[in-house]
Amino acid sequence: MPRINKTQFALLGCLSIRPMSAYEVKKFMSVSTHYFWMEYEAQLYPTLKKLEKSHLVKSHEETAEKGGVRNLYEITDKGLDVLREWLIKKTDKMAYRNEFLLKLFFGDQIDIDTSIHKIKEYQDEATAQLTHFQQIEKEVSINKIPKKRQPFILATIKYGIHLTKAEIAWCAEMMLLLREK
Amino acid sequence: MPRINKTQFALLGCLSIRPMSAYEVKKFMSVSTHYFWMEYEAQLYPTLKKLEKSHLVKSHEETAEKGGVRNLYEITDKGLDVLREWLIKKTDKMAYRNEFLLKLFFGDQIDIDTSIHKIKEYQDEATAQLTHFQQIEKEVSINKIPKKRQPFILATIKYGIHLTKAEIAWCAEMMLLLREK
DNA sequence: GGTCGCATGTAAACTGTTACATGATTTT
DNA sequence: AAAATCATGTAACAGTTTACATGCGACC
Repeated sequence: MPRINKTQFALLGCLSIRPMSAYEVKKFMSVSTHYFWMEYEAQLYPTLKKLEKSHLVKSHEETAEKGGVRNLYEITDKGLDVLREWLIKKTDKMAYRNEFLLKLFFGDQIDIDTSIHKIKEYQDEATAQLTHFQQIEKEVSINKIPKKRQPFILATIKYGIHLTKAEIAWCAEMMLLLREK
Repeated sequence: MPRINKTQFALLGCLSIRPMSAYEVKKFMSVSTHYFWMEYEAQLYPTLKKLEKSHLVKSHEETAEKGGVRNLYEITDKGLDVLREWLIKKTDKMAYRNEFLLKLFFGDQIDIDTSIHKIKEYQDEATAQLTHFQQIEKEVSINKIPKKRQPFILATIKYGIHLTKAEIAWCAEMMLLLREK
């Protein structure tokens, strides 16, 4: 089984919301899907061209707000079909890698206070991120986001909140566990 | 800043526990670090050779239990230094990708009952995984694992337990949220 | 005049992943 | 005799990531 490229689906998904240029997709992702999905420009531009060749998107040039021209991409009916097919299909677990846990796993090689300190740092960062998520949650709940999309946006933010809270609690427990040694 | 290859550190870490062959490292990872770190054989063999060239590990041939010969790799003092340096260094957040969330984010493109059903499936899988983690937790608590390593092994398992419980709770909340629509 | 944001892209290097090849020994 | 396990590896490709090049218009 060959790997399938997910960048194309991420792109089709974004374009299903509204037509965007590559640059706009990048900006959109960096605010909306930043926590769970990011793409590099070096992937976006060629992938959009590939999608256009397969008639899943179409583009036309426009005069940009500033600067010269921009390529506005729009999803086609065929593109929507492909997107929906992917959305329905079962997602198989992606290989999850956590470098922080990998280091902790070999913690017997370093001073225990160093490990405890690293967990404290991790907890502080998680706490900051939680505050950030909760702020976004409030904004989404009162905003001008289309009602149809709102619960799905909220769901992804709530995922971040749940998981980050769990990380904070785990940090607290681990600091106790390592201290009592 | 160029990317640094983490496979080498994962390998050094494993070899800091005991000397192993590439094949053994692979097996060790698939039981011990499976949840948060995996490597492919096609990476392990060449990386071990690279590490040997840099004198971070050394190897000698042995007659294997079954089959012909095997290459047993051992970490050197220099290798331990490099490992510890990495262990102490601050870990910067790795790009986290969650395809399940990405699909959910575009949920307005498909039937809401399909989304709810997918969350239910996700919850069932998480529940099964939680049971699995809890079983391992019990085993680690009573086992013949060196006492020095035990809290670190436990920590990574407890991470899995905390995060998986959070996922299960999130699923329950999301099914309610989407149903009330 | 310099910096910032908009906008499009390429080159190069590296990593991750699948698939395959080979062969010995032990178990069924 | 076949299947499973031990064991080592390579080839080929797809995907990821960094770095760089270019140019316009607006703002300070």
